[in-house]
Amino acid sequence: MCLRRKRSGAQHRAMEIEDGGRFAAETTAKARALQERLRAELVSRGSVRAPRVLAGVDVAIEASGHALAAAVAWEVASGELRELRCARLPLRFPYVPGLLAFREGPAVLAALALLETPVDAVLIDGAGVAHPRGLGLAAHVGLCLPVPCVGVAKSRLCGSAAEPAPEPGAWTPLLDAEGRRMGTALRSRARAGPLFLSPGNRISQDGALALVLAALRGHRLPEPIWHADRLGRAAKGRALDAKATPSGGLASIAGEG
DNA sequence: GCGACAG
DNA sequence: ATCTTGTCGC
Repeated sequence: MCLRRKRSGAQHRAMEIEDGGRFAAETTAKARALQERLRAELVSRGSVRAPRVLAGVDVAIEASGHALAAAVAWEVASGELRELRCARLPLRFPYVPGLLAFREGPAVLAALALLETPVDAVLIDGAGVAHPRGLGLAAHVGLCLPVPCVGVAKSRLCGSAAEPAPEPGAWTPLLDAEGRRMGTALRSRARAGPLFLSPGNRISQDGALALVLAALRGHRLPEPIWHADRLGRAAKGRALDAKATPSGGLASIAGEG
């Protein structure tokens, strides 16, 4: 692969990202209350007609107590990476099921803000609206983005879904206690456990599923997230923007200092 | 009270 | 998520 690198001063950004204090909570009780309030801002409709470039984000946790978020811009037509970025932030919130956004959200936004490539939508490793209060990481982060966002989790946080058929592409609806659809259990790859995807913001259930299907390329995870996951591990514990190791495979690790 | 519980 | 060795399969 071949990557382009540039600038050292002010970072260009392909999209306006405003966290608006949406990730500031001192206690778990306040965090939950904030989620209840923010869920009203969600837009549950929309789709991406012909996605050209998609962003993928994943977060790795470092022993130093930092969150290392990796974001990539991936071109749908060619299946190639256009840009790779990493952001490292100190962790200031513990992992509590249902409150992941307060722990990883800031790092995710920081990494996305470093992308200079315009993207049509964002795929995030985590739950979207398939969450106890309807505001998983991808939905919460999605409130700060100008484009559609989808959450793709490797396991189920809540709700129930029938096991999808063995064939790749098979899916079943992920339902809440009242039988309303929250997301989709998707068999993205043969002999692999299903993915649990759900809309983040600015997209519908159908739109979210279509987007994920369009980003699958043989791996269990959609390609943008698969690459972000790999980049995160490669950069973990290392200086960002460091020169590549010949054997590492990556040309470099681009990110903020 | 007892389980379930993204990353 | 992270801690970790070998191992089965394409």
